[in-house]
Amino acid sequence: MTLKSSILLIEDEENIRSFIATTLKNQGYKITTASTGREGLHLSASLCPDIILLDLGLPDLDGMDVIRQLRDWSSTPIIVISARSHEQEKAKALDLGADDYITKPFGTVELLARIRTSLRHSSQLSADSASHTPAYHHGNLTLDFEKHLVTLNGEMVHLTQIEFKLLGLLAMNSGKVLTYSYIMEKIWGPYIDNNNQILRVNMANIRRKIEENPAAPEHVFTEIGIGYRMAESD
Amino acid sequence: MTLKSSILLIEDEENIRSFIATTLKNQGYKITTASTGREGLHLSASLCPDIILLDLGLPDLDGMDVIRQLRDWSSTPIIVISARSHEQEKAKALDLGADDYITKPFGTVELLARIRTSLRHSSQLSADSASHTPAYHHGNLTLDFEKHLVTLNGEMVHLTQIEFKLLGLLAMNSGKVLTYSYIMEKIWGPYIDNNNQILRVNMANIRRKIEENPAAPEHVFTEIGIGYRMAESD
DNA sequence: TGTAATCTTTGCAATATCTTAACGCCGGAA
DNA sequence: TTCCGGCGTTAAGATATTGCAAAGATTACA
Repeated sequence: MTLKSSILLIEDEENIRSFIATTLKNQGYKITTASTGREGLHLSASLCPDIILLDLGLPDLDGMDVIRQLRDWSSTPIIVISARSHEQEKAKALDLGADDYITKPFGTVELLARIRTSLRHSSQLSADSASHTPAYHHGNLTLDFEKHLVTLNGEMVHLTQIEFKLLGLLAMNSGKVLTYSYIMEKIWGPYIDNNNQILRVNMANIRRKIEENPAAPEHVFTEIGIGYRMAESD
Repeated sequence: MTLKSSILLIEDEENIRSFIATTLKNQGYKITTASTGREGLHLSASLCPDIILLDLGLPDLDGMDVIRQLRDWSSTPIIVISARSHEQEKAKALDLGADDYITKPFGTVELLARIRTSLRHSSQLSADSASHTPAYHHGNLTLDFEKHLVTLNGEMVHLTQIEFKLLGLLAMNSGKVLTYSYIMEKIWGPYIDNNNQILRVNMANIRRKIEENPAAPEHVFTEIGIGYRMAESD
């Protein structure tokens, strides 16, 4: 990026406009400002900026309309600026085609980060590293995901389907607390009521099978009020 | 950070103003001064300083109003300067969004330390949004937000739900004073009465669990009349 | 269709946590 | 010095959460 990106700022409040303009100029961006929606739309067309910063609270046009009109013909990234008191606008603005959202008050660091992110947005693809875990070991307990097998002191332990799913979920996230609601959704799906009885019963059954003393578990711990945590695999 | 940070000093007393300005210039900071609240607000917008030092006793505007107006649109760190005779102002200023306070008379060492802390704190916000903070470390204490786990000398420490929330809140804002009222609202919600009894009890319980000597804490400090401050993560 | 295994629900006891209240300590002010 | 306000500490009752056994419902399979 040898040439600095150009930015169009559409903002009616004097203080904020000058604050942002100065910040961005100091960073070497080429910046143009507009204080009304109409002016902003006009400048968008004539300048073709690399990115548009848009305050939703404009005097002449509704910010949502500005987004809609821009999106009719342009796909320039739009970062919306809005007051904290209007949080619900966020979803609507994003639905209309805004790319990001920043809430007043904000710091320069945050603003710059949003701009950089939007500018390089296209390049990044999340590379999912699906390195799969073959087994869990802890003390006398072994869990083989592939073979669907659990052993205690070398001897096979029989778990029911749900019990294996549950223990497996915990083992795959060993060391981390999984909340009751997360576990419930993963095992019983999103439509189950949030009554944990069934989870507690299954855990009691699992503990009876894998813990020497279920009252003082060595493998699966309860985090009261939160969920369960399995000892980290070694 | 090759460029030195810029600081805006809003202070009406000539002597103090020149003293601070000289001190900071010698440290290589780029410093601008304002002698009234209005001038300060105006310069904040046009200069975009990295940090603002604000004396609460200004001739034209109430210091609290200055904070309030700045916080409408900016989250630049504000360090409040206050006279010892107005102790109760400090908590109010912090609640309105100031980041730290310093009491007159103060030494240059203390001032510089506060400035460095605030600068570090604001630059961490950017790191947070990109790569989230997984852990807090300080001495023998570790707090892993993702795993919901606290260790002391490598051994797991059991905290209750409220205790973890409270310690986590302080850890995420380590180095910064959090007022009692702020903490109360964050943990117990806005409808709790402003009786800090319950907060004190919880803090005592936490200290019993994580401090070698709860009477001389190493991790969480009391700022009498204001709130608590946790040692900065290293 | 019958049987055994599994899954889910129910009710209660055991335990952990939260909250309130009372008291002691310390440092600053009178 | 004594008084007083703010904070830390402890203990105990109230509340919430969890473990467990056992009964009922469902499923799988011969």
